[in-house]
Amino acid sequence: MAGKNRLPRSLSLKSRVEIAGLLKEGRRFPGNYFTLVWMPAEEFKYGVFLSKQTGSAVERNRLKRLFREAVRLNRSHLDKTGKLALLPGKQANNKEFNEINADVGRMFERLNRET
RNA sequence: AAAGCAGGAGGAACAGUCGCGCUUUAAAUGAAUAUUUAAAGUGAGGAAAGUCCGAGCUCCCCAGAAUCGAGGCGCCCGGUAACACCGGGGCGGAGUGAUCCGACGGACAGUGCCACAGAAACUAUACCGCCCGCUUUGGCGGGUAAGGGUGAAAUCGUGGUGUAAGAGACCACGGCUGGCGACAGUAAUGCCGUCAGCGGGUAAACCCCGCCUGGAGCAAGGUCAAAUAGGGGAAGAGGGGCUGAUUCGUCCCGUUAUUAUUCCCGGGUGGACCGCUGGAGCCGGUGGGUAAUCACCGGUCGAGAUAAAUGACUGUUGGUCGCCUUCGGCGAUGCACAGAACUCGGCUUAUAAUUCUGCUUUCAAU
RNA sequence: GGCGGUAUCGUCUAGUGGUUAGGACAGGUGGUUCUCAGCCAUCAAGCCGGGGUUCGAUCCCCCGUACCGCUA
Repeated sequence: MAGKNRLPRSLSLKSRVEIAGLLKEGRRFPGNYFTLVWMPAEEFKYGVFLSKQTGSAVERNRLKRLFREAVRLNRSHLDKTGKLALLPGKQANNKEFNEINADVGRMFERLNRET
């Protein structure tokens, strides 16, 4: 169980080229609080991306942490491997963690069904 | 007690579980850089913010001495690595007061500007008025700047002498400016005496005087270096097939300044590493100083990310709000402003509850 | 992260300390027309916010806000 819920930094998307490709080519799934972009790949990789329009630095940091925590907890429910981008919208501001967590869980189940 | 002034503190705490970054150690894998796992340690602020000043550091021009230009600063003394910052003092202004505010050199170096109104806005002048003369009784000429009026600002104020009427024209008292001298003070300055004078304002208008400043910024700058394009230099006669295989043999292609091929130099994209955190550091004590702060002694190490680590959940306590209301209980709310990005010293701006110290005014009581 | 710049009616813009803050487009009203367009007349609407200097600030200075560039 210990190894199941880990989410080290090496799994986060870092390369500018990779990210641009994913956002351009990936399939989009709109959720309640965020948009999910999916592209099948050998290895699981994720990223949370926010623009300055979303809010102040504190709000952006908080959203990023909440979404990363949600990905960490729900990763075991995902059957497939691929690249994953989460684009939170303004409506996600000031939301409770369990609301975001539930939304991410729903989207992962939808991914399992539809791809 | 009420109202207020000044300076602070505070920036929820503890425990547990699951995670993330960094450091160290150990183990496994591996030729190695490393990767993975485990354990331990450690992990946002008083403003980390704005990027407004001052520095360190790096590169560039160059060798910062002077001049010119541009920009900044501007009462005095002290503090500091430095500052536009800080402390103390002076002067001016606001307030009953505690206290607060001040870009606070020069308008006699020169130039410009001062709308409207007003006679006149800066060197000349007179609208009403006052006085004298003349008069055709409508005014005209002259004198005057007291009074009225305009304006943000109008030639020092009051009283008198004087006069046709008046005026610093003269006198007394007072105010202001400048020079000189005495005293107090390191000084700014204050105060007294004396002499000269009393025609503005504006320098956050140009400017003058004194002082300071070379430019850019860690995405600075340096090291390594896949790939790709092209450049320079050197070597250079061979390369491929047939054969189990080397020599050999045979076939095809290329061949002497070239080309194929190889190597080196250079280049520097994706990327990696250094810069990268121990410093004008922090805490305590003693001493000097009104203070800012300095000296000495002792202790201490407290983030280092790079699509960028500090999060989630649970419980207890503390705030805050609401309800029941006697102690108290129940419920709600994760609870101000806000997130390190090379590092310091300041300034400015944003900040919820809560809370401490000193002082002022008014009222009341003793 | 660092370094610069801009802000004027709804939109695009003039405006070097005293302006009724000017113009164009858009908008409203009236007229012309059988009606619309066009034309004519006319109206409304603005200096990003807060301080300071000045008699007086869109303009000069300071602080903030928003937006836009440059830089590997």
